[in-house]
Amino acid sequence: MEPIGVPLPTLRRLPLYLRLLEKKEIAGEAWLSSEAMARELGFGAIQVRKDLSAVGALGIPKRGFPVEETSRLLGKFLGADDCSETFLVGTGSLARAILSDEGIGRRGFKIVAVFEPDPKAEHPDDRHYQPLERLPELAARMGTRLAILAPEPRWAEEAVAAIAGSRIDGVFDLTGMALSFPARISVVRESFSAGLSALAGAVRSKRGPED
Amino acid sequence: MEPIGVPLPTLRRLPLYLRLLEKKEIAGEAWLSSEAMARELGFGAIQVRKDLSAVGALGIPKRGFPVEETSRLLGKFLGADDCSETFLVGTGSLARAILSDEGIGRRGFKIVAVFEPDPKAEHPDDRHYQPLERLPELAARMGTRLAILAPEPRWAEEAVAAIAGSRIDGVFDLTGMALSFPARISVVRESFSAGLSALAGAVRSKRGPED
DNA sequence: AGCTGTGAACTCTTTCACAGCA
DNA sequence: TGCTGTGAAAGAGTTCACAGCT
Repeated sequence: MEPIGVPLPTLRRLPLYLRLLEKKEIAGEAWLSSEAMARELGFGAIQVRKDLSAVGALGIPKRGFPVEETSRLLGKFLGADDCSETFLVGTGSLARAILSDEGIGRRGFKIVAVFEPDPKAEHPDDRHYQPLERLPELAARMGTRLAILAPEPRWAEEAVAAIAGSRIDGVFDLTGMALSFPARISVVRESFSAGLSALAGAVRSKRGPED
Repeated sequence: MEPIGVPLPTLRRLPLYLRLLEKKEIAGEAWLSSEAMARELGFGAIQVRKDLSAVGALGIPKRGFPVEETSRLLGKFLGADDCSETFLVGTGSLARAILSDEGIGRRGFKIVAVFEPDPKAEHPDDRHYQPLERLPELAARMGTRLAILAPEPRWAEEAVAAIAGSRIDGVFDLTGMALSFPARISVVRESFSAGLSALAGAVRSKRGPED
């Protein structure tokens, strides 16, 4: 029931339930059992029920979870909150991939400004980039608290400095670098190479210690 | 000492230690204490020691960890194994961001083939794309076991089918969609929107339940 | 003194077992 | 009978406390 105290691992799984529910909604299905979800996503049915109950989703015995209602509930939980406006730092290929990602908007997040740390960079397309040094000022004026960090590696430190000196208190760090943030800021780090390393490790241990 | 049985959370942190050690190596520093690493990365010193000891890194009291040696050890652990050749499925902006990511190569992974699921797609640049249906055959011939999934959303299901019918046994799924893989395959999922949701949750709980 | 290495305590997450509703 | 909801057990991962090396 409480949106507060949802375990972080659960939080990372919730978007997947939502995606699945949306798919079933489009397919016109009205009910979906935790077991069916578990089968499709590849984890346990009890875990699905625990995760859903953590956000207050309620199922009905013998039928399962109401697709439409649960989908709306999850969507509201994941998207609509005061954290949804975010900055993007960087204009390289990673940043462009983020800008063209459909999922971000669908989850209620909105990229409200893009910052280019390199003052000499060209601005080829029509999008308006902000210089990095305006970040603190704009964060204060717009009330923005989240930032996605995806600059060219050589500008990473400067980007961190700009963020550290602003009211931003949550950073999604996609650089894969070893950057130091003030303790005040929550950081979620993700990177292609780290993900691949984790995958290689998972494959190794799944095949079993021998082999 | 044992590369086997390294906890998954540890596995996800290891690339960061490596990055930090490489940075210090370039800066010419010979020793680095767990406390210094902890401060820079924003987590506890004991955790750093446990993580490093999980891969057999050895520190020396009063001095810390030998930067060069530890860096080499970690690099070897994270990169050099039989899983390092991977396929990439997709040619959109996300796929291009992956291809231009420097970290992947530095960690010992190599993208050995790129697959385009859409038979009607154009192949504008000089890179050679494979049609999706050749994936199983090429996987068998090249001995490839890992695949990165980053196709346009509407081709995701077909991509999964092609992978399921191949010898691939590890998938790094970047679609953010609710896809079903056979149990044989290890899956690591990551997506911009899921990461942002997790971040928003982390910020919320850090600020405390009240507020 | 300064910093590592590690068994033990603790906390968080997952899984189990079973009670209960439709 | 089929599937949910949940307290309790089990399993992971993290943190503590302290022994030990230099």
